[in-house]
This record gives sequence, structure tokens and C-alpha cells, in this order.
Amino acid sequence: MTDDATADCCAGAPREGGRRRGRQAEAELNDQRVLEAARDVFACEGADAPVSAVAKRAGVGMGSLYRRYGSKVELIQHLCQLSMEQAVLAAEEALASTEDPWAAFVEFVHRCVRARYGALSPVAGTIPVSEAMDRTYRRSRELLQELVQRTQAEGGLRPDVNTVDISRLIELFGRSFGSRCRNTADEQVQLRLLALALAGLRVTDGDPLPGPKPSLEDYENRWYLS
Amino acid sequence: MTDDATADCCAGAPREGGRRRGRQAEAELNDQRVLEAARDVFACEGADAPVSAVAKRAGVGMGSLYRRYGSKVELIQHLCQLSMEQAVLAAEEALASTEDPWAAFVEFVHRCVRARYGALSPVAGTIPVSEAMDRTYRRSRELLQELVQRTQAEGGLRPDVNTVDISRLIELFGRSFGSRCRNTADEQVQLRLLALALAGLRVTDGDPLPGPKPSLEDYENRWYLS
DNA sequence: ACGTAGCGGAGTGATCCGCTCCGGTCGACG
DNA sequence: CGTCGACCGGAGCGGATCACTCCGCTACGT
Repeated sequence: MTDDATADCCAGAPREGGRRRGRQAEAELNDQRVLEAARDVFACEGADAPVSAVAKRAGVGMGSLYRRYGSKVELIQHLCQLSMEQAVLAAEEALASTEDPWAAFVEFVHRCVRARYGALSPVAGTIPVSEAMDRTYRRSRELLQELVQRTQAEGGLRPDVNTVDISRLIELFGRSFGSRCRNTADEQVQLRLLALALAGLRVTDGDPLPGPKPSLEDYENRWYLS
Repeated sequence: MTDDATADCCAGAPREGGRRRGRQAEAELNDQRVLEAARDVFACEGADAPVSAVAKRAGVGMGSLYRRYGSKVELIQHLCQLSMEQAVLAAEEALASTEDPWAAFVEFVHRCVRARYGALSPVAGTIPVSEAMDRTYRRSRELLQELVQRTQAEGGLRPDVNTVDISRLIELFGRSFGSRCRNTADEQVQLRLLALALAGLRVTDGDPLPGPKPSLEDYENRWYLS
């Protein structure tokens, strides 16, 4: 497997993408492969998937994986961090497009779901929260707040929903998106259900949502308690 | 723990609920307790939760549990069976009430979600399907088909959804309902999201759902392939 | 008062998983 | 072209966990 990579990027001429060459190029490539594989594996099989599965999917030995990440927890933390950064980016871009607020909002949700934001939410409370994660989360929270308010004011988002509602919605679909590594037919159904929920987010003439608006505190505490 | 049970049902006067008395009454009670505990534990922690957790939650020894169910798989199969029977019952009652088809449909979905129908769907493909399961599933499928058609004809259910869509919706919320054994605040959020999706099921003037209607075959094959 | 049905839970063997460590490989450099 | 060492893959280790068994005990029924 690495043979391919070696043949592709090391033995031949310098690659346009990588800065370094030879062995170091392979190392850099492996970095990406590990990250991608980890996202897939953990999103599909849950955070208790064996690390060896990640290594195998990345086409990389255990040694190479553990040289980059000191432990499984560290790897997962890094994954969470990346997820949240993606969400931040998506939110920023949604806020930047002022043309159709509702469409921008929908696009934001879709991007979060597809980036599997929240696919790792089941690990909440089982790994420590790094400072980087905390910082990025805080930023994403602010942006989401802003986005929700704007969409409620100008985009037709029903006023009785919360940032927590939206977060949970994204997590719900982000978690099950591609869950259990099923075929793509599964993903299509999930997208249909997501479309259903999004349609429901627009309706305001129906019944109001049951219960009180969920509290931000409860939402966040999942990550800290036990 | 069993001391309580003994004091309650065995040492005292005959209980009105149970047919038998004394030791046999405790046995019968334990039966129920095991079932209930198993449903909770597996729904919350996933099907790979240890059997000992079920026993502990039921307040019952491992011996008592294994006398009733020869193996963990057998227990899970029984649980699936019960879930589906509940769904069948809910569907029958929904079809029986002819007054407000939409309300009956909503009630049906809620009952299924609350009964955690589909909480065990992640085990699909990991345990053999008993004939009883197969039979009950087939019956539930027929009833759901009928219910969906009626609600589409008379209840305002949008026409571009499928029985599979509905099943997956129920599974989605049934699985995450109470997932990870969180507090009840979590359940309230889930109910809000469910209400959102149900609202979306009613809208017909918005965009149509993306993709083709999901195929029943794909849906069912999850239980048989690998 | 005794036999025994039914109980709880410690123990067991096997599996699995995170992580380490080492022999091999191949680019880098003189 | 020879040597060196950075980096690689993956076998193996130690410990944790889990499904399941087995046995001593309790207390009901007679």
C-alpha cells in the first residue's frame, strides 16, 4: 500500500502539492491519510473502534500512527477540533452571504452534517476537553448564535427554536450520517429526513414546539460531567 | 435489592397481579424486571453493553438472567420481538381511531419512539433474525403501509414520503431517545426535534424531498447481509 | 423440620485493544 | 556507490473486559 505512495510521490519527480520530497513527503501524506481514515472510522463505527482499524484504513502501520499522536485520546481530540473548525468556517461563510439568509442557513446545516460535525458527540464526557477545543467551540457558539438570530429575523426560521435545538439537530443527523458504514442509499434517506426537519424549521403556523427551550448549560455540561 | 422484592411479594399476602405466589412470583417478577432493564440498558448504551449491566440494573443475579435466556443474543432477539409487537399494537390502534387521521398518525410515531422501537436497529446484521421476528416485522410492515396510505389520503401527510422514510424517522429518534442515558432534558430536546420533523411531514408547498423514494429492499437487507 | 427450587455473584477462559518495540527499507548525503 | 539513519509496518505484550458457568445459600412449600 505504501509502495503505491512511494512510487507516486517519492521515487518520481517532485510533486506539485507537497513542499518536501522523498521520505518526508510520504510522512506528510500519511498525516492526511491517518486523519481522513480516523474521521471515517470513528464516524462509522463509533469512538470505540480500535485504533488498528484506523491504521489499516489509512494504509499505515501502528508505529506511524502513534508517532504522530501520542494516544488514541489525542487523536480523537484532534478530530473534534477539526470538526469544529469546519463548523466555524461554514458559519462564517454563511454569515458572509447576505443574499438569501434561509438558503445560507440550510447550506450551513448541510455542511455541518456532511462534515460529520457531532459524529463524535457520543464521546462527550469520555475524553478531556483540550483548551483548543474549548476555544474553537466558544467561537462556533458565538457564530451559530449570530446565524440563528439573523435567520430568524430575515430568513423565516421559526422563532421558537434555539441554538441548542440547531446544534442537536446537526448532531443528530451528523451522527447517523453514514452510521454503521452502510451503503449510500442510507445516506440518501438521511438527507430526506434532514430535509423534512428543515422544512419543519420553517413552519410557524403549526403547533409550537413542546417543552421549554433547551438550556445551553445542559448542552455543554455533557462534555464535562463524568 | 431482591430482599425488597422478597419482602414485597413473597413473605406478605398474595399479590393481586401475579397468578403464582412465593418463589414463583419472584421469578415472574424478575422476568419483567430483566426485560425492562435490558431494554433500558441496551437502548442507552448500545447492544454491546455487558450483560452484567442488565443484571445489575434488574437487581438480579447473572444466574437468574441466564436461566431465562440461554445467551445474550437470545435476549436481544426477544427484545426486538417485543419492540415490534409494540409497534404492531400502536399501528392497530392508530388505524382503529378514524376521527383525526393525522393525530392518530402522530400518536403512532410518538408511541414507537417512546417504546424505543429501533433503539436496537444498530444490531441489524449482527444477530440472526428469528422466525418470530420475521413474522412480526412482516405484519408491522403491512400495518404501517396501510397507515401511511390512509394518512396521505385523509390526514395531510405529504405524498412524497415512503413507509421506509417513516420507519427510518422512527428509528432515528427511537435510537437517540435517551441515548447515552442522559438526563431528561435531553429527551425534551429530542421531542422538540421530533416535533420539527413531524411538522415537516405535513408541509407540501415547500421543496420536494431530495432523491428517490428509498427502497424497501435496501431497508430490509440490513438485517441479513453480514 | 427438611428437601429443593431458585437465587446471587465470584470465577474462568477467551477475546480484544491500546500501545511498544524492533527488524527492515529506502531516501539523503558524502 | 557506500553508508547511515529516519521512518516505516506490524507482531506481540500486558491488561482490561465480557459472556457465560458453577456453586453455596436462602427461604418457600409441605
